[in-house]
Amino acid sequence: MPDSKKTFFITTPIYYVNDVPHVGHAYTTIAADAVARYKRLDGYRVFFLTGTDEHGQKVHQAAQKTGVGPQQHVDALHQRFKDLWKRFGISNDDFIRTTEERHKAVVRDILQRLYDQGEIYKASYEGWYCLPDERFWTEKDLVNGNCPECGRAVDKIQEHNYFFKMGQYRDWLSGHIRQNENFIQPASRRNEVLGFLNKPLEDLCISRPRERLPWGIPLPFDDNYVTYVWFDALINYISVHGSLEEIRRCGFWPCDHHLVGKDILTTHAVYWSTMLKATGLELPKSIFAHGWWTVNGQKMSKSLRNVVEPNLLVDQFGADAIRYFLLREVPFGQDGDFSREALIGRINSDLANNLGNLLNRALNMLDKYYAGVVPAPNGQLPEDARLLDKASETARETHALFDHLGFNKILIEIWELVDAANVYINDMAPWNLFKTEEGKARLATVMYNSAEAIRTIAILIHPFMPETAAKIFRQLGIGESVESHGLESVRKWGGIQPGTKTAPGPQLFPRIEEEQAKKIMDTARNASQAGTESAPAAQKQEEKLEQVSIEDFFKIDLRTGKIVDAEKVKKSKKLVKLKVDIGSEVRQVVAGIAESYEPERLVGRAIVLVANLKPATLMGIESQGMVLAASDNGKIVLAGFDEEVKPGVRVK
RNA sequence: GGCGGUGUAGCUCAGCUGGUUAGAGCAAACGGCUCAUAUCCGUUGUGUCCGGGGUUCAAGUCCCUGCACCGCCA
Repeated sequence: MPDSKKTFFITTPIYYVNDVPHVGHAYTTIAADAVARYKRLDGYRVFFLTGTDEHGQKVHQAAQKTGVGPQQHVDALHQRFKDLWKRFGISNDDFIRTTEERHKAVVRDILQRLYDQGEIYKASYEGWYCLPDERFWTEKDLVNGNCPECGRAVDKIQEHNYFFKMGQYRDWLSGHIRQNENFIQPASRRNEVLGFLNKPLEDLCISRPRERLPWGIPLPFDDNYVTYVWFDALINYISVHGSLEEIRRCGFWPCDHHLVGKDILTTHAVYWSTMLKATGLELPKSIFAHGWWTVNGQKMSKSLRNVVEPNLLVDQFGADAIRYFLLREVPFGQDGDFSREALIGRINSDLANNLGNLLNRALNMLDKYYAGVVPAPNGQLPEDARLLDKASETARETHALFDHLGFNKILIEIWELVDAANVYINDMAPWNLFKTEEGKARLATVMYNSAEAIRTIAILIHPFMPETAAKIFRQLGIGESVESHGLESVRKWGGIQPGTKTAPGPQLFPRIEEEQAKKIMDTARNASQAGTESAPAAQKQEEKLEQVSIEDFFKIDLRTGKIVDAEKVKKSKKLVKLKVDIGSEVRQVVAGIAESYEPERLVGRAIVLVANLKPATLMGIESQGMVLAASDNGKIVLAGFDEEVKPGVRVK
């Protein structure tokens, strides 16, 4: 049972609002989510934090270009991350933004304290300044003596700035890393940081003159400067808990895991550690630097037009398949290659063939032999014990692996249990047992064990595929949530109650056949072309329409609906024929969304229907309404709801 | 240039402190079952373990060296 004393704190980096969310952001966040969910299953009080980094030069410039204030700009942009996390089923407990007052207050407090303690001093700094770019460069940055970014001439200017006495902590930090095996992970990165600390460590410039960069947190002791973004941003990990006193009391510091990309390891391992040391706070227990994703073997970049857009991935494959793939394909900490081919391979073999089919065959036999009611087991044979042992072994071994964030190994372990369940059914051959009287006595045990194995698997995969785990519970007919069963219930056999009435549903993961795979690739290619050609899409002018009165608006009858059937319209690239349940009736609707949605994915989905639109005939098929969706550069995203709503409800 | 890492079946990779016939998944071939989504189960490989040298009774596993690729720093 939950022990309220056990606490667990895990973070992702706060993402820079000016970046478009890509698969790399999703990777870190999904990994953190998996750990958070697992710890909750295990009875921990969990605090899972993500957020956005909203200060700095680029934000300021981007805001200027769009002609809005920086605050307005980040208010709009941070939402992209929030929305994406919702789509991926991310269970973060808070979302921090560096422009929030609660954050700025702690940054100011820390700066003032360090200043008072003499940890911060003012010094002059000489460097090369590119006026048009408004950027400072060091001597070594320059290319042929010119700005490395624009190639124009630079001026040597002297500037006064504030510095944090980071250098003095070098030996201490190096010692701390040496003494704490798990502080920097994986080991290869740990060595790199130690190597970095072998050389002299310089003090850290933590300010920017306001005249050069007005968008930041003003230094509390000198209003002419704002805080350097990294010094500002890192503090999010504690400012979320409140004042320094509250941070010490809250039970969530020190942090258990900071997950970061390998590109920002030094800032975390060195800047953040010394900042905490100077502030008098404990260091995090672990900073884990994970690897990067290439795409079809190439580095992901805007110019190559191969940036993987996570929203499109969710449209095409569903959140759980992506979550599974990212954490299964590659050991956390190593680089991996993303390709839709590999993803489809995983979906078809691991998810569809092994897991999906396991549920399917078991439910089918329960239906056939027991009218869908889980029978009571009687007795246990050695071959049953083998399955039971495998289940408890899986629970035990995956538990140990979570401490080291060995996601791919955990999933391999769980899939050994999936295989074991398939082998069990195969060897026990219920279809033969059903034929004889003595066989039938045995059949009950076999079917019970099969159902229980699947229940166990559902709980174990919940951290990785929460939606799928819930679906399995629902289809097994278990009324309670996966979370309420918890990890405790997989440590002993027998969590599913005899008498449970199953509720078979659609396939968990339909196989993606070749023809369909081809379409998925084409759509992805088109989307990435379109996406980059109009790179500043976010700033594109919205077409303005005339104002309408509320009466005009109410003339439109918008209704919630549920898609009960979907098939592609032959000879059409864009059209899908839908059957939409709107409560009172089922409408046939033709929608132009086929390029962004596979028909199989649409069934069961909640939508908004314009219910009183005059019927029209498209490609010879009558369409009785219109489905609401956003269309952005050819990418279509259906409107939906935060929570489940029954069909036929008026939307306004 | 300095430090570190990697190189094992067609592909992706496991192989801890050296020990007998070098493994897994995917792909391929064959066989079995029929509850299931042409699914599931079983069987099958010709691998110069990057090249060369060395230590050892014994090396994919340790040492030296060469080559290729990668990371961090400069």
